[in-house]
Amino acid sequence: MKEQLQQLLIVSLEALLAEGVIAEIPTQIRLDHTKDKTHGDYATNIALILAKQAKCAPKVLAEKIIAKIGDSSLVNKTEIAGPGFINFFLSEASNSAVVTDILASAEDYGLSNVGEGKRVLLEFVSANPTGPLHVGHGRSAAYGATVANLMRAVGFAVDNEYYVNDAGRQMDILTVSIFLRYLEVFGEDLRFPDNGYQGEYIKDIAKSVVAEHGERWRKNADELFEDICKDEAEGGDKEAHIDAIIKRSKRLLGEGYQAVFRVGINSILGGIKDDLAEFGVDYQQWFSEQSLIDDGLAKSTTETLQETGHIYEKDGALWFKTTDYGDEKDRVVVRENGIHTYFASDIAYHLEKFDRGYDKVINIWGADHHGYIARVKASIAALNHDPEKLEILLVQFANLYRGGKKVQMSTRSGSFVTLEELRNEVGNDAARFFYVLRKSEQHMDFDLDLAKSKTNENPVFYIQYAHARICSVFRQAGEKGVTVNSSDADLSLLIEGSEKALLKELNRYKSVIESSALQYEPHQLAYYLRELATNFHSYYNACPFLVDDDALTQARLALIKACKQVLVNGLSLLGVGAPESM
RNA sequence: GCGCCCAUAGCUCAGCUGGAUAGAGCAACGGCCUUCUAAGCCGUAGGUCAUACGUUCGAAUCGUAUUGGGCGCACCA
Repeated sequence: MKEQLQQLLIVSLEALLAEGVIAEIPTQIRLDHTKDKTHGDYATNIALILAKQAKCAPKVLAEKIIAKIGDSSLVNKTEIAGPGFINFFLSEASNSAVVTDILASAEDYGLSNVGEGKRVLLEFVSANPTGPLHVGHGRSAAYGATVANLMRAVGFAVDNEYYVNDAGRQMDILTVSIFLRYLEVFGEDLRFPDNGYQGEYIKDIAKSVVAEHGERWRKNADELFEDICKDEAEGGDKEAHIDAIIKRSKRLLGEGYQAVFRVGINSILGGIKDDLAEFGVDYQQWFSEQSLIDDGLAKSTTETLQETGHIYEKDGALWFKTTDYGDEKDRVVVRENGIHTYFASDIAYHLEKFDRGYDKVINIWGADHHGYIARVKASIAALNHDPEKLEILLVQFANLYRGGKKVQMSTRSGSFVTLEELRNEVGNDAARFFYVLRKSEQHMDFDLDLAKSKTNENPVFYIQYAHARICSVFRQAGEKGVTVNSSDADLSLLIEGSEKALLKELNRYKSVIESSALQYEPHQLAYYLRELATNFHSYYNACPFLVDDDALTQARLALIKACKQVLVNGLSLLGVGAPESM
């Protein structure tokens, strides 16, 4: 519809161009759905834009444009309004045609190919496998999964990927934390390090180690802690303390160290995978950081940077000169102790991503990582790739509110609300919807009470209720013996104000999908669905659907059937269910 | 101190990349169920778009400054 109108405009502008009235035709002609129905169905500001170069008043130019458009079966009426907007009033037939389109395409309605099959790598969540996902990760998960759905809907070939940080010191700390809890199971008396992972889940994993390996790796705590330097709370250095325990544990355990680590990583990563799967968040790839080291890619990437002169040595460490590419300061890639930093493997990871031949690489990060963008882009440029191909989307934190009060959370003490707890408390549908209801770069307050409420005003249920109501109408129709025959419905009978409003809303769906997808803004779709539901509920209250006049009944049923289809399609992109009864 | 993000109704937020009288949802107030689910609908009230300049036909939107909040500035990840 919009495309056809745009075409009419272009033809008109080309004629004016030939006459020399205007100098050129803009590449983009804005044609908007109007907010106010007195402004017609679509409006364009083209005359305002071109007025200056045409050297005439916007209103005069608008008249010339309209004159060249002439008659079309699409348009009932055009008018010039305000400073020079051109408003289009569509004919009834062109407005109701959307119902036929929707019913014909069914679950495929809204799909398009603006993405032209371009391959996109979308990396999101990628939380360290040191514990369960918490509510902050939940927002990234819901956002990423929805962006992926939207991009697929408009024709991109998207791969979802989770980068697993299964290498490095954090993994050692995890292993040792489990090992110490394991020893405690056997009654070993020890002091748990300040810097260890304090959460209860570590104790559960320790029990799994017992279940799997029995007493095989039991060691004497006194032997383990003998001559170990003091921990922070005892006046020492917590980092040195836990490093010493790591070293000692490796020596005492030998191959057992790997065994404990395996149980830990499998348990935690398995938990994360289950959690995300239950949340409706699917991944095509789980990319292991350790694999970059095992394949030698981390090392060879650093060597490449060294050969090309991007790396220098200072204070015994290797520094990457990221300032050459606009970073604030240079960054260490290999530490004085010979161990590479997280950044080093991240460079290799991004190089590997580019080598896989994607047209677009997108990372979704927590907003606290924004300072990291410059150095990653620098490394891409230094390795002769185009940093513009990497897009980084930032997701702000979510604060939880319960009973009007902020829920305090701290990762350190292990007192955080997990994603699983949130899902169990409010349900997957409400969680998915609430997470994407806010623009991702906005801080968001997640009201647990509102998300849970099934009796109060809750946007998720409001939309689902619209769907359930439609389903109920069709059940009633069946009971009354009405044979639904939507393909033959006479849509010209839809002339009530609430019907026109609903038709207009349905006409918006395609552009909402496209806009949400291209701008990575799922909230646009969430808002749209609520507005669509509002239009339906108004219609429901204004007009009975099952009336004595069969032709009118068929027309109205066709309309709400189309509405139901769009609700289902939209909710499904958000990962939210559409229950048939509530 | 430097950098990034943010500031819109009492609360939570939209505002389609500069357009028409700034919109929703909660909360408040007043109506609507013998009729397809009242988890709904209709109406009323609520605003100096943080502040001040600037850019132009036109600014919540763009620029500069100020104020107030969040985050980041490791040989951690």
